[in-house]
Amino acid sequence: MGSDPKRIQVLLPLPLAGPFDYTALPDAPLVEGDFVKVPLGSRTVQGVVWNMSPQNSDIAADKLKPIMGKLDLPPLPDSLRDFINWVASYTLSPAGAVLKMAVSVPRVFDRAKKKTFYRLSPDLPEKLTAGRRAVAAMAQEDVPENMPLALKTWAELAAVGEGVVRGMVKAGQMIPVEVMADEAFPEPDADLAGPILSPEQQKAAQHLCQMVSVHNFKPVLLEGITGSGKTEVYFEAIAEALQTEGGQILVLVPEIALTAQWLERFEKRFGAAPVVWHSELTPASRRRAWWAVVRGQAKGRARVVVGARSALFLPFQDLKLIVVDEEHSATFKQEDGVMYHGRDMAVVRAMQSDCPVILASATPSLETILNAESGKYDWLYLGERHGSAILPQMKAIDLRLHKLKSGIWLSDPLRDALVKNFSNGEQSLLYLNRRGYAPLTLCRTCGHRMNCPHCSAWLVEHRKGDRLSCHHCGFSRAKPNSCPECDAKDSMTACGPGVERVAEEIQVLFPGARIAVMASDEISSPTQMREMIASIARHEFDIIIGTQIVTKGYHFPMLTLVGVVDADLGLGGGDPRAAERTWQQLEQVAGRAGRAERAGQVLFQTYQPEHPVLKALISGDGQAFLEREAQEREHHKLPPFGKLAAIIISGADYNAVVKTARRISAHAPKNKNIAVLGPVTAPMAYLRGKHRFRLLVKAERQVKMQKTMGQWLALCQLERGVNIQVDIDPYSFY
DNA sequence: AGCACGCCGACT
DNA sequence: GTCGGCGTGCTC
Repeated sequence: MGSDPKRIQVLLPLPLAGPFDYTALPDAPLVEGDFVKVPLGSRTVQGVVWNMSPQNSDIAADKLKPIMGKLDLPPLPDSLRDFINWVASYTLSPAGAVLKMAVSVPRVFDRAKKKTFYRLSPDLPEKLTAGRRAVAAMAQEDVPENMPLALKTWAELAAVGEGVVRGMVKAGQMIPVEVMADEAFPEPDADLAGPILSPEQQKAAQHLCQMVSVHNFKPVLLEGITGSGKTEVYFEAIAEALQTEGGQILVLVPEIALTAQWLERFEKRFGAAPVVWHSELTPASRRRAWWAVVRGQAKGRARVVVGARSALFLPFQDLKLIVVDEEHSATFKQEDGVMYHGRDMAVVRAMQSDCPVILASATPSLETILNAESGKYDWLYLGERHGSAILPQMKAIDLRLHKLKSGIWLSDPLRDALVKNFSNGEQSLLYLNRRGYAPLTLCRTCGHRMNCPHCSAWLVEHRKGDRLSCHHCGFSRAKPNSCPECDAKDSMTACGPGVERVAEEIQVLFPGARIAVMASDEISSPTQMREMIASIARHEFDIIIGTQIVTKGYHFPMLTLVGVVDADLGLGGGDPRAAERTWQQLEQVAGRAGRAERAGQVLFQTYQPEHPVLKALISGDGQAFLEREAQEREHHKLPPFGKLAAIIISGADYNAVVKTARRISAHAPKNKNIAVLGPVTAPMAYLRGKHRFRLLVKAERQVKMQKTMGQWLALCQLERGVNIQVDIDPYSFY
């Protein structure tokens, strides 16, 4: 036996099958999780030590290259490495692709610019000048833990000139320390007085605090109707978790760009802002946040992080609590790259961190409700509306009886209600989940429809710049004057309404009204959102027309009428989950209406008032609706009563895609517990220049989906240029 | 993912 | 003859 150099496995943030083997660094000892630089082909890449003692590796020893060096970063915590492995095997993605989400922080490997800070020397001479004594006293009494500070800071604190401190440095009385320039985030203060909670809230808060202090894994559904004060309740759990030294709390929200109100409430409660994490942070603030989260010592560590689903992959050292706010939201499902559901992965992360996870929503997802009913999750319910006790009055407007004139999107009853509300000086909201002016442009002469050249989707007209844009790939072109197909002049017509078009109609109907359009096209930053919300709260607008961004947990204190322009939108397609989704969305919109002194009114324009979703909304019996949905799913053995996965086959060459799809289908496991449906064209049959086909895999609950599919797909040869992607628990299923 | 390598057409 | 287009395949 020769004494081979030590073999170490390094995971690279690339979509490669697994970790790569390297030989150890001769001198510097490494630990698992260490960041290292390694050669890969002709380049050097950064990776993470994944396995210090690999058991079986079929890579020949003479192929191994040596690790080039260790980066000056704290190692990736074990819990995060476990989580990455788990997510990779669950989603059937290469671990490197998952690692990439955890370390694809631009410039995270760069250290912040180093600055020289100073701290007091332990041995000082007996005699010091008055100025130097002031500095020494400050260091010994008021600055915690011998913390190094900038020269300027010392001078300011001790109220002496900078020269005094400089003199001390020269005399060896202050010792220079190289410190990263990034400032620590201010620490939230759990001891600030919280709001006064109702008995109902208090009971729920106590339950949550108890769970946090026990510090075991346990999911809990915190269900509370709009306005019942869920946030205040879980803030108490956060306060409890903050009591532990260095303990960290993660709050997942569907869209961080839209949480301005939430941030304000947090700051009011805890006296400091949380650390915010989302994909649009500048590289510098990402690095600062990432570092604050990973900090090994409890001091200076980020305590509360609020972020989008990618925050799950932050290197927490000591998670004490995870909160998933608006847990029903579709935004938690990542639909490209590594396909995962943020809510479900949050539960796994909590399990691996042995901490509780709170799933909060006014309209919980069916999955979560079923888990709560079966006792797998604890279930807390808040049924009292804070402030205004009166629930809004809900009514359907049957558009078959109240026909719309062409080019008009508001029926007489809805218009009358708006007129009445406006003349009473009250505020109204019109909800239409459609951005832009019109979802379709067609030629009146030949019927040609304006499609996206890269996707099977219509181009949406936007009034800004008179353009047609694709909402799937970002393609955009000027609105043509003549038909690109038949050349007819002035023949292009806008079909159907978007929020901009409804705004136009309102403008004509209410020339004196102050109108606001709320859509992601207008509002993209928390600041803009905050301004808009504040402006609406000050009643600077009479009528607000909004897409689904108005459903994201905002409170409009002046609002008394909500009109849903098209309640049927989203009910088509035959996707069973579409009904649930529509119900959640409309229930959330409806919850915006009403305030203390005046009950709200909600009107749904619909062609199918007898649809279960509409009936559930109007009767207020969401319970019955969800039960029906659950039965439906059980009958069809859909999740959570059975397992489901989708395989998306995509590529630029149509024939190659079809051929591959057929081949995969032909190799399907012959097992009576597994049914393979398809291939059929995917919901987006053509997307970003790629044709897409889909297979659905339906299996009994006991089937090991990942193992089965992994083995199956490994046997399938892909045509050139064809990609396959597995979506475990796809969000929409036909 | 990114980079080299290679095989083809266009140009000084 | 060389420059450069990007299709293919490999990286421990």
